[in-house]
Amino acid sequence: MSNITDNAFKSISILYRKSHIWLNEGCAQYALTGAQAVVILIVCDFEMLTQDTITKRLGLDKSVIAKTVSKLEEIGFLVRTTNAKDKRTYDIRPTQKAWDVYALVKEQVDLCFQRMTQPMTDSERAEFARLLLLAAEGAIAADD
Amino acid sequence: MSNITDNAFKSISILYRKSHIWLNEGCAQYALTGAQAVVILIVCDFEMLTQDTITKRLGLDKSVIAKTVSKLEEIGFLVRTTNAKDKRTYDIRPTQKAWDVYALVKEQVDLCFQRMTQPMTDSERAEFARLLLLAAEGAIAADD
DNA sequence: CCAATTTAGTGGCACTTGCAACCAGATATT
DNA sequence: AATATCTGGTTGCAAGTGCCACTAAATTGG
Repeated sequence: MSNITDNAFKSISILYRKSHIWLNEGCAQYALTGAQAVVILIVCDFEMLTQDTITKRLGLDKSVIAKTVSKLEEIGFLVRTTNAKDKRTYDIRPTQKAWDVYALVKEQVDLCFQRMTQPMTDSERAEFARLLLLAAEGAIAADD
Repeated sequence: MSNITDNAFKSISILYRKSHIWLNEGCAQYALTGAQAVVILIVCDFEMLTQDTITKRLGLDKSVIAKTVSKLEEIGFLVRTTNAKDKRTYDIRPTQKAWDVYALVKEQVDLCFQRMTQPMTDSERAEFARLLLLAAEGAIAADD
């Protein structure tokens, strides 16, 4: 009964949901949802990319990114222009409005991670971050 | 740019979503969704509990549990009886049908964790599980 | 004992996500 | 060059979740 992996699985769910609640709260002051905030971060980090790149980086379904990106364009955080070389794809770039919130949003994400790992020592936190990255890369690679 | 905590946050999201996709796939053969499977596990572990206990254990909103539990009752995995001492609450107990899938479902959850931590050594996996538990307990305690 | 507060559970709405079907443009095969 | 296949993106639908407002029962304070 109640073995370790069972609980580890539940823990991932709990951490995901709680951290997203916190991020939503933290981003509400910028009129952004957590899901939108994450996309803004990645678009600012790359400065110019396609929806497909975002999809692969975040491990989300392409339809989800399509919806979030068009919403963010609508509310003025991104611009999409048809790529000249491949007319199927968009070049997505941040607007000034995105750059204005970039650092603030990143801070909210960091705060969520601090809060999530609040019972940990600094070295545990670092190890936790390392293992999370390792697992996530594996999970993305796993489904080809 | 692209700092560690930022990526750790994204990693949690990726792991959550991928693991739930895997669990859904693994539980489909028992005509259960991943969300239902997790509730069956906890109800079998406790043998008898209230919706409120499930809510607290899983860190989910009480309305979510209400919906999942009534669905599971409808399809015959649980029974709810009004508690004699406190007429607001239900006593929730697993049926034979739940016990029949219990071990199989637990195995699916374990498989998901193995798959999720596939790039890790055994000691990394154990440490990862420990840190996940620690963080999740903190996250549940954090919002009082 | 009665009023106020707390607690367990429900129902409605909105957001996020995944999946499947689809379309249009690009690439490969012949 | 024509056809087939692949790829990036869109749309509609369904499930999971969170929040809010609500009800009914229990508990607390006068």
